[in-house]
Amino acid sequence: MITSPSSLRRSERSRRATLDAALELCTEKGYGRVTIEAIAARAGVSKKTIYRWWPSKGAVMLEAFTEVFVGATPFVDTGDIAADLRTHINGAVKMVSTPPYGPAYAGILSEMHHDDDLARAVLEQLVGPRFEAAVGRLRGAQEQGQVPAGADLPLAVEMLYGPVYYRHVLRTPAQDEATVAALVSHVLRSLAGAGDAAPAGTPGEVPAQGDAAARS
Amino acid sequence: MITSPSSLRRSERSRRATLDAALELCTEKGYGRVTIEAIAARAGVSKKTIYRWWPSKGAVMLEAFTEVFVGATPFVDTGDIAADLRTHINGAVKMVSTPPYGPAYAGILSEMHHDDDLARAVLEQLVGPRFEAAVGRLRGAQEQGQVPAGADLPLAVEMLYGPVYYRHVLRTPAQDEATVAALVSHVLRSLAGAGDAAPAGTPGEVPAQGDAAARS
Amino acid sequence: MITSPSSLRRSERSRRATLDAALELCTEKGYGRVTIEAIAARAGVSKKTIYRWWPSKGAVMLEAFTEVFVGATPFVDTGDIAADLRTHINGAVKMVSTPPYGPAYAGILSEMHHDDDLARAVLEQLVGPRFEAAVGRLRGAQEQGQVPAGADLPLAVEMLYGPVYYRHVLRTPAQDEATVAALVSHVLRSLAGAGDAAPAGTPGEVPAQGDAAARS
Amino acid sequence: MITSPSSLRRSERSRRATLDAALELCTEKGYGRVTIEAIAARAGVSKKTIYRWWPSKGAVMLEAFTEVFVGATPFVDTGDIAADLRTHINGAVKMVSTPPYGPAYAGILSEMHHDDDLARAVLEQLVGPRFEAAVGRLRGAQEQGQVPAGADLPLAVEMLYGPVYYRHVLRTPAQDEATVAALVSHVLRSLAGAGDAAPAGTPGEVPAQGDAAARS
DNA sequence: GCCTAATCGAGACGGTACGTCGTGTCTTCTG
DNA sequence: CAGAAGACACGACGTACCGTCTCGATTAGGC
Repeated sequence: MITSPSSLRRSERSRRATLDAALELCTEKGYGRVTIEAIAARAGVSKKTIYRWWPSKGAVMLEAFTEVFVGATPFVDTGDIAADLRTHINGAVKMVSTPPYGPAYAGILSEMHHDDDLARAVLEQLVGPRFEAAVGRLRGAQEQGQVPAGADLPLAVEMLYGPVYYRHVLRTPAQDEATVAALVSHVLRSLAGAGDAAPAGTPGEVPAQGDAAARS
Repeated sequence: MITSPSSLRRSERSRRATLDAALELCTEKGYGRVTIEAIAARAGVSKKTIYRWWPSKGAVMLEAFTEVFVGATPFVDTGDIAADLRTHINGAVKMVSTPPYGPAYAGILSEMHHDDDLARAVLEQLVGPRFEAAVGRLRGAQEQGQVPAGADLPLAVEMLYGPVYYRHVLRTPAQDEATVAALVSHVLRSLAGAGDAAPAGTPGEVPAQGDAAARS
Repeated sequence: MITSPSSLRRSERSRRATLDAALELCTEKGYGRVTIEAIAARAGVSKKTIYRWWPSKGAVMLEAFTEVFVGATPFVDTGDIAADLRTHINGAVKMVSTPPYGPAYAGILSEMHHDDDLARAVLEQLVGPRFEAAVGRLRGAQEQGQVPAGADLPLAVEMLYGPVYYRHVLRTPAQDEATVAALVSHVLRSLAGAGDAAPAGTPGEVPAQGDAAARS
Repeated sequence: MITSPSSLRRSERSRRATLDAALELCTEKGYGRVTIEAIAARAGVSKKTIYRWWPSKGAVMLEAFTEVFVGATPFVDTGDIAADLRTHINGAVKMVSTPPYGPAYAGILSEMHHDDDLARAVLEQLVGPRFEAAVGRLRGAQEQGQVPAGADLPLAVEMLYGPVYYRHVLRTPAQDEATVAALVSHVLRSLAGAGDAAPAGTPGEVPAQGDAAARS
């Protein structure tokens, strides 16, 4: 992941033990009480080894989290955009409300605020690709006529993910499936007369790169 | 705020100096590098005094943040629901993208994940009241016929706030006014045929208290 | 004792409660864990009141200790110098090996090293008078012919008290009665040919005021 | 000394800097104002390192003191027991009346009263060996006929050291050489008819191990 | 199948901050 | 108006991790 010196001689055993120990400790004591010291002790690995391959605790956690997350929230195309969005959002919600992954992601989000490298890694490796994938799925639906032509797709994706993050960071109970269904249908409905607010032709850009350009 | 022993003998001078020092240090060094030690030194206050009145750094920050925040995001009723929502959300966005308040809130959200008391305090003192206020304003609009009768108001509020939190926690650039306008109009439009997903009569409950009850 | 502002309005109740609490705490937790805070709490007395009447913890302890000590080691004259010395030293040994008085005195000796006022008080109120009394008793014996004329009486007193202090400060078991008896008889015997080392006429001075003057 | 985990990887540089800083600070500010915090700062050593190798401030001081003390009070055998005892006692007196060693030892004696580990260390490492050495030297003199056969040697050593400790703990001026000479000659003379109080054959036991056994 | 260099475990090190405790001063309220 | 109650600034405590740094002892490739 963010590991700098890629080496053939690296011990896979140490890598695994470190990632496993990190998640175990996260389950047992909560993200805040996980320390590099504790991970090293639990994994039977030297602190130096951890620092050699990861720049911070957050980076260890991100690698451990990503390994699992990518498989847990697949993007399928069954032809029914509403169903596919529900499936995807439900996957994300479930992931984020299951220990140790929920607390782990919460911790990662925490550390992004004072760790620029971690922030970049999260956006590039985790959030960016999935955001684009979601926009891509919506564009496919657009081509099939399930979504109006001029719809602001990035905004739609933010309206879908937004409430999930909202509840997660505020430690409010995660959405149940009915709520996710309501959310998806509201978002799709909101795109109906989208031509008014966002004239046709706005691209499905990642919002991080600026909004003004995407609108008039 | 979360101050435990409310006392008449408390020194207002110490309280002010502490809160001011906390925000100053947050501006100068970033939330992560603010310590109780540093706040005490800067404020000319003893650590013991800080610990006497606040349980943690997060609690100090929350009090300092809340003091300013409540004044910065007023809820007015001009009769135009779209305009009022834009005003409110713009206020929140601006607050959250202005140092030291943005970093301070990010830090508070961080600490909520491993500090149950702080989490409770944030919800009770900050998020809860404003969420209810937003729902209340929407209900007013509902009575004036600007919003359909059966609309799921709490869901609407989450769709408004969600994207703001999404960008904030992911350190993505905050919304500009055009984006906020688009967001508000999408959300209002999504409520149009709301009768489908959320049958009439659902109350404007805070989602933290459960979704299932609010839906069939 | 070292109490500065002598006042008629002083509360005897507070004085008693303070001294009693000090000795109680000394028994229960040991001198080192006795604090002004704890004394105040135990005695139901305000810290300010303690600081008003005593300059330090050691001063409180000294007053409490002295109250008891003076009555416990009387100086009698039965006509038999050896028996009287044994009685006196045995009294001191017993006092110093009985809680809370032994630990209390040890603590007082400790604090003398960094508290000049306390050191002065101990010498003037406790040690000086008893040292002089011991020299006086020996001088009486000298006049009765039980001790040689030219004997160095202050030195003899130091040789008597010295081993008691030695064991006390080193926390070695206190002397039993047989050892005290041996000590006394050795010291008296050592005075026999005293004229050799210390020519006649050496006065019974407190050694604190200098040795050279007392010898040629 | 009392250093717990003996390690080959220990930094001698840190050890030296710590001991030196401790004595320097003792000279400059007095034992009572020396803190682990200050020693660490002065020595350029972390507090953790100090706590790793010594259990307390007293232990640091004891090691620093002992290093110097053993060299400063050698036990020689010139064949003249009186001269040798004078040499030894004079060395101890001088050591104990010279900053920073006098105050350091006073402080150590202080802390022995509430620190059992330190008390044990002082007896085992400092007092015990030197006490035995003194008894040994006297036994040598006994074999040469300079001291009577049945003399109570441990008692004699206590009568020698006792007055030194007495003056030291009471902060009374230390003995000058004439007084030491008088003391030595008195003690030797007191052993003359020793057969009375301590019948022949009593061994030269360290008094800490019990008195009654050494006498009838 | 050696050899040699990277990698490993272990853990000492200089630091920074933690949260607690005691000090001695002070202010406020009560009997 | 002395005294209890206790807030206050200060400073040290002993602990926990940080990230860096030696140390031998494996443990692979490349020869």
